[in-house]
Amino acid sequence: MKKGPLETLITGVDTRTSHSQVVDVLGRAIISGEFPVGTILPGDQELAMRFKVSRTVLREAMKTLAAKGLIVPRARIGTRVTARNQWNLFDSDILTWHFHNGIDEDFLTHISEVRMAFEPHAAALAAIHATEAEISHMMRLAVAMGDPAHTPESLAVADLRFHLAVAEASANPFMRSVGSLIEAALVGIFKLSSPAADREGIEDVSRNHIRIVEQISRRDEAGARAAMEVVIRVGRARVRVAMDDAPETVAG
Amino acid sequence: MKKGPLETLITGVDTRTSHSQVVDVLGRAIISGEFPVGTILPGDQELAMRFKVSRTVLREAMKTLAAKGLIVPRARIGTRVTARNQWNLFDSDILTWHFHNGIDEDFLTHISEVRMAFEPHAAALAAIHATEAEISHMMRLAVAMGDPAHTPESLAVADLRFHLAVAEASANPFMRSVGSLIEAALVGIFKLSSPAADREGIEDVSRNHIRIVEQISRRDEAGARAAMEVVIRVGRARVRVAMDDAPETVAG
DNA sequence: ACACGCATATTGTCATATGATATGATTTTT
DNA sequence: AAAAATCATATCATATGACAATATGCGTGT
Repeated sequence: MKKGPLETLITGVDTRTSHSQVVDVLGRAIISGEFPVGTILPGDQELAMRFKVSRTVLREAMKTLAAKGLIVPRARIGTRVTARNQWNLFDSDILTWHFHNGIDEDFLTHISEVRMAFEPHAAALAAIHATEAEISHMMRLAVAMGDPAHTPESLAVADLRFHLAVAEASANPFMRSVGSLIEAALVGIFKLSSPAADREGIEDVSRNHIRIVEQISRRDEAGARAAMEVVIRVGRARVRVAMDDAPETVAG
Repeated sequence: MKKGPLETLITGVDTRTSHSQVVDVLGRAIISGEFPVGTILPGDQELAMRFKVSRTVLREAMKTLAAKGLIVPRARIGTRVTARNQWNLFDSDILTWHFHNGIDEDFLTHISEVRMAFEPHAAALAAIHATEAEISHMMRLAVAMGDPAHTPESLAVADLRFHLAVAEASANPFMRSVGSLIEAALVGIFKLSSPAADREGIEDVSRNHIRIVEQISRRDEAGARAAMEVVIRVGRARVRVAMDDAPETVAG
């Protein structure tokens, strides 16, 4: 599978080094349940042999996965796959690996719920804290989303940029950390169906985003919150429709 | 500084292995700005010498930090400290390291904002999805918070357990991932001032939490959301008061 | 001035050996 | 016979030394 720019942007995985390759394969295997939760995975030596890398590289890969909360090593016992609720779901690698198994409607719904909790709040904070420069920047991004020449991919990128700008303008560093989540949601939605399919869709999306900036510019917290809620609701609705049309999972 | 049970529970740091010690020291050094953002840190060999560990251990520690987004290694260039907005702030280690520098009011405020965005939503979801067993469990935890024998520390633990239970009952795995954030907030508040100081405070806290469970039990989404908002607001207010009383930062 | 290539420094990878630790079987003690 | 202590063993943890890959920047030649 060839990687497009968006996917490269989103995964950001350096596939050059053998370290990151091992991390990638192992991570996906764990997320997919190939190594089920609670089980002990094979010992260092066997895995090193299986991946055709040295034990050093294998162990560094394990440390990477352990840092993300996927596994816990214990001497003499082995390395155990931890319970799902200990995984750091806000880690962008973990999110990416989730989508490599295929798009799961439940998962997208959960992400939408989180966005619904987060982003309206971020918009409200932006209405308080955004500088004039940030506001005009956001406005430019929102307007740029209306370019009828957008491909589905370029639109997804523009969409992402806008939401990250809002998070930035909220002046709360945690909001910005949710960026990886937004990316995951957008790439998920993008793969299912894009509003760039028809010109009307593009105009709609752009208009809705511009409204957010307008409310922020008016320093209207409640208005900004409401405008952001609309945008997320629309995205979620598009997921629902797409899943109903094509209920079979789409390969990642 | 001797570690109490709460701190041990929260940090969860295994200080036994030299690997985790290096991770800990290096992580704190980066967070505190001892190695400023954008700078290159010393090479493998020098750091290995400085920490008196082998290059193997040092490199595994680096991979751990890299997995959390703190650093990015590049061949021939060195290992660079990444921009703050690339750090995964939802990682419990990173949160812990933040507090080791001393309690920063801004930081606690930001966390409160995130909780305000998240937990009311989680409570609303719990009102939809919680099983009867989960509801009675939450109720037991809320009632247990009213025990007048609570020390500040045991109260903080009980508080934490309750909020995690709500997150669990929301049936959204992302909500549960915010647990580390809640922990950080509670330990921060706990260090500043505890409602366990007076019996009236304990009763208040317990009553407010019981109200959340009541709303969830009635399947009242809006009510659950509102009740949770009250609890978080109270916690935030306590931080504000404590900071005003003792504006100097408290050593972590 | 420009392009090319090489020296160099740093991370990346490898192979092997030894230490630490927890499990389960075995032996000793009561 | 039961309980406690001991030992063998498997696994992760750490150490060491070497080589490979890579990117920078200088220097050389055109």
